[in-house]
Amino acid sequence: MGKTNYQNDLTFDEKVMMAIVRAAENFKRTHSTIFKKYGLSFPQYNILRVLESSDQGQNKISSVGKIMLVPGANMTGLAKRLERQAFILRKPDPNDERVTLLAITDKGKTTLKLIEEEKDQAIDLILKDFSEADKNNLLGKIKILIKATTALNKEMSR
Amino acid sequence: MGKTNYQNDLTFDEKVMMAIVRAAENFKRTHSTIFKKYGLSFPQYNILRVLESSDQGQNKISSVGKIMLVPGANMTGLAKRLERQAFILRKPDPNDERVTLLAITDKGKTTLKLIEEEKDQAIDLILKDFSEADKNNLLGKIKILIKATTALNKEMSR
DNA sequence: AATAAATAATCAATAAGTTGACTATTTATT
DNA sequence: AATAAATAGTCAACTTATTGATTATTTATT
Repeated sequence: MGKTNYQNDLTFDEKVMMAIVRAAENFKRTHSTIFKKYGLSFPQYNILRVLESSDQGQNKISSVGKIMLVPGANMTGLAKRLERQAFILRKPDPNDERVTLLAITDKGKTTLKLIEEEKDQAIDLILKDFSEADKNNLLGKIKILIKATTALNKEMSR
Repeated sequence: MGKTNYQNDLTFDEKVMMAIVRAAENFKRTHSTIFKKYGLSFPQYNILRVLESSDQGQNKISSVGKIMLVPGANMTGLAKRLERQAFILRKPDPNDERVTLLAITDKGKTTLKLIEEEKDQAIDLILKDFSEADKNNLLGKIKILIKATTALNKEMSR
């Protein structure tokens, strides 16, 4: 135990929220470590997952951003880096010249398959002490938090 | 409901973890919006909180990084920007010439006070549907996740 | 005392996230 | 048809995050 000369004086409610933040960041770190071995970052991996599950393996850059809650200006660079490594293709939408479509490549699909097992094992380890009921209960609580924070964020941006 | 042509096919366990990530990111956004009005980002605010709770309102840059799980290389820039805005001071440790001490200024303390109420109100709103028992239960579960992910991250970095 | 190892911090390079400004289309309104 | 408004994407500037290399100092080992 290193002496840090630090006295935690968060309120209890603050502790709950900060614990969630810490758990999320730890989890992202866990997954990032796995993804990095295959040349992908956490958000890059998630873009591939969205495209894989999209109709014909492709989707509008703005739709992907909406699903992932990533602002458009950020999507531009993410998509460019993914294309540079040939995980995706970028192509214009013939029906709407404003649109850029992103399409997952074979390399992208193969990489997702390679990652799958290791990623699922990590999640298993993380949740090994939770019963199905525990997880259902936890997910329910978290969903309430997502709803509340989403509403609050929308309100504050007005 | 915008049609996204996207079919969610996460496993249930993955859904639990991704929900936690989303809740955390929403919460960080909520707080960032508040902090920004006072010239602070989310990590900058947290550095001030750590210093405020530290002995004599000061601490080693590396200790603050350890508490916040921020790598040292990142702390350097964060501290410099906080100093530029006069929220903290940087000074050498006379006992160990390797060390840089960070100390919260009066401006820093005052700013924390100004933020406090608004921040607590936001947390109240977010957790308003949770009883004390709910929160205790949730915190307990999250702590298990923190423990599991911390252990896994340590193991993977070897 | 000299050397090796650990610790503290910084810098450089790259990726990611945010905001605001800007261009080019498409859709809605007059 | 002309104009206004909404949508899609990019760019620029700045902050944050991560990794690896480097320097300086302190502590441990021989």
